[in-house]
Amino acid sequence: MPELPEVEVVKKSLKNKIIDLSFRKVLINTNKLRYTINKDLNKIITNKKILSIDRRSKYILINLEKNITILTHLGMTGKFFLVDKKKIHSKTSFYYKISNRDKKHNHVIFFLNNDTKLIYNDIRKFGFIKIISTKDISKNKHLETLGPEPLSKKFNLGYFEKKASNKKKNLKNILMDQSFVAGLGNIYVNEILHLSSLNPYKSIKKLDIKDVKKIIYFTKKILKKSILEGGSSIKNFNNSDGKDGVFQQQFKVYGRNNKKCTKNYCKGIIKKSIISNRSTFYCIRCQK
DNA sequence: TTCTTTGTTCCGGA
DNA sequence: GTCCGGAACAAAGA
Repeated sequence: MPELPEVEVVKKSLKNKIIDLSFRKVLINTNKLRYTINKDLNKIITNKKILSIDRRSKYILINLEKNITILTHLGMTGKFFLVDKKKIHSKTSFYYKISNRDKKHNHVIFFLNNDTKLIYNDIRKFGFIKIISTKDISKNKHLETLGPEPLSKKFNLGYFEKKASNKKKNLKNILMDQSFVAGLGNIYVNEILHLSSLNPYKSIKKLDIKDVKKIIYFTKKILKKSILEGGSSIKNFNNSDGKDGVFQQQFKVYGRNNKKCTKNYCKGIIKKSIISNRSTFYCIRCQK
């Protein structure tokens, strides 16, 4: 599923391809996503130019002329495909196949004014597309409660101590808390705690400064690394037209139930448990 | 049939 | 009153 690095890569890819273009029309095949799509979407964005594209947490914001912003979230299985009509030469061509992949889940098709179309495909329909007013972004209910971006300077030792030290939560839950730090999903929280050699059940109150420094360091490190790898995997794919933004990652702990710990010096076993309804993987030996 | 996934909301207990 | 964790919900596929 798309995690923060994938969303960042999708944002960058869209930025390179669709800025300064305008929408010619929008076709809604299915309006029942996480939220019902505004039935006037076509009317609202047709002939509007795309000015800029931002990411906040795992949300993508496409800012248009006239104070219009498309706020979108990919949920679990959302993807954007950018399909260039000029490159589809035959039904056996790569671009044709891409544009017809999982076609029944192509819920929204945005036609752009350069003969390309941006397809929103979402198997599980947990994502959404909303229209909001650009000037009200900071007041939006999805965005206003979010904590700092994990890659920003605001997410630092001082912030962690100030915001978390009086809480009773365990480590896993505080890192999953979107109002504490925005955009870390289940997979990355598992990976960060493994890299930090810290147990997901450990109470925040029992952390020392060294632990907190490790968490912050590894959070930034793994996100940056994944963004770079995602960027290069798209590059190696030789186009961003068909790339769905979800790239195969090498996870060190997530999904490795009953397998050996991936750290060279550790011969522990990775165990799976459930914390707040989310699958949690950790090494019973090195994560203390 | 059951399990999985995310973000959000609701609820009961501390 | 507030904080916390667990349950439920949406959809579809394995």
